[in-house]
Amino acid sequence: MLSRQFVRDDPEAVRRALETKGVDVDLEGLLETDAEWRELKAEGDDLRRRRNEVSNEIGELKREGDDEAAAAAIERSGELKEELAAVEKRAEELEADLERALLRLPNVPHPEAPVGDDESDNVETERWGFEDRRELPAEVTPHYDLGEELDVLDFERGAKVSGGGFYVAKGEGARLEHALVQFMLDLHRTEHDYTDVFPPIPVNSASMRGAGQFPKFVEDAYRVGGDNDEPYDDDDLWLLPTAEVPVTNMYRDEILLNDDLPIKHQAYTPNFRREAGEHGTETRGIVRVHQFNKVELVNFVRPEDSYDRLEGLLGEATAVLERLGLPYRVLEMCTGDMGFAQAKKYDVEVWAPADDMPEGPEAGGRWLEVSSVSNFEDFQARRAGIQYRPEQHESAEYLHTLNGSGVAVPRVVVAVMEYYQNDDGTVEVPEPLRPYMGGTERIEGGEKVGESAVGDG
RNA sequence: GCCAGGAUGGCCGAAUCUGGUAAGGCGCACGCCUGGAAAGCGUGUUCCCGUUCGGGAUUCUGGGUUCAAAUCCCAGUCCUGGCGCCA
Repeated sequence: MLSRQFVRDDPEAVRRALETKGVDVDLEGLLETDAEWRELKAEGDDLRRRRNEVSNEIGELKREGDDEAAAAAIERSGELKEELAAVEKRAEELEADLERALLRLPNVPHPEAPVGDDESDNVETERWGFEDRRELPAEVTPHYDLGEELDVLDFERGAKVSGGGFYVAKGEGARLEHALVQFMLDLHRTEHDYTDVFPPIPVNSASMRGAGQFPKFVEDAYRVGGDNDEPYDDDDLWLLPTAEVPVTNMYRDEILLNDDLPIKHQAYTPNFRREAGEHGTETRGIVRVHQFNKVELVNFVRPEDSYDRLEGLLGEATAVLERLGLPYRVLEMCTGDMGFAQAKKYDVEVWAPADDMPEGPEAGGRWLEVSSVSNFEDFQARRAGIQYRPEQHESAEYLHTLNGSGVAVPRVVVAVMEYYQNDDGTVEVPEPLRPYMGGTERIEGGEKVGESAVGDG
């Protein structure tokens, strides 16, 4: 959320943000409402001052025993009370309107962020790991086919148990997921100075709003009880779409000490997304599913440090891929593609060599987004009321929040299964993951069970 | 889930029974004092609106009673203790 002060003082900046981010909000209406509210506020304050005066007078008169004068004063006070009620009722309505409108204003992009409409205007800033890449089989089998052949990914049973868009990882597939999670957590803890957090998976509406998910993205969330179309209260529960939501909200409505900062938390959780309207060949397999594991990095920093930290966070995300030896690229998001709450954002995309896509690299295959690294500046902090006190005698200020995936697990599984694929259809386990898989060096698959396996060539 | 107690500024803590300007202490900043410091003294230390200055709001949240609510009533949230249940 932007501050009222900021919107009032610099409507031009807000207008630019609306334009470059492609958001349609009635800014003029908001400014008018604010102006009207301020008038009413002054009027109400004045009435209240007069009422307070009368009230004090009554106290004095009563003490002096002048009941007659007191009765007269009580009557005057009653009149003021009625007037005041009318003015303040209107002011309250306006303030609620104002608050609602403010929640719909997007964050203002960083001045250096590339301006553009959609993903085609994003700017590639880095590409890693293509020069000395591994030799691949002549024909790389896509992970969804290989996963079924090896019986490490089971889509049919995932759909049976939970529905389309869910999968079951089995045997070495399941172990690979666990290994990746543990490997990432260890890396960030020991080398990037992160403190682990294991948060609740259901989060309340207030947390969803604090992280900037609501009210805009209600239809993407899984609601615990009730229908998404029904009205919701602050304490209604939703399955988290990213650990960013509970972790950012841990310090909601708190004032942190200057010495506490920076705070670096990492959290592994499953993530739940409805992915309404996302279908097609690009989503076969485990590239886009309703539940996936992710290690999320969340930072709380002093405002002056946030842009240095953004670069640091990007390095912490890409470190995962570099350790695993997986080629990737980094994109700087343009204004139209960076999202509602972000001021600046990078995407990290890993190379999955199997399915040739028009937008993929020259080497073939496609890019898969595994991390999105963002600086929210004070946008989330203001929504969620997270402040810090620079000096003990000074008033509290909103701090800056950042986060980045560190990283999303299933898409790394895709990259591993395709990039580390051998000619014989087995998969090489990247060196750093072996200790987490009991020394397993290669994924050779398991025996399928059940009658459906009997007739399977 | 039931019963009891509790929530007051950055922190601690009085006022609550008996409605009438929210004590005091700590921390921190600035000033005075000092050769310099400590101590001492003074001022400041939440948010909002309007220019200094002023005004308004603010005792967990939301309602109610009252001319007037930290104080009385109702509902809720969280914390503590006891009982019950339970992976």
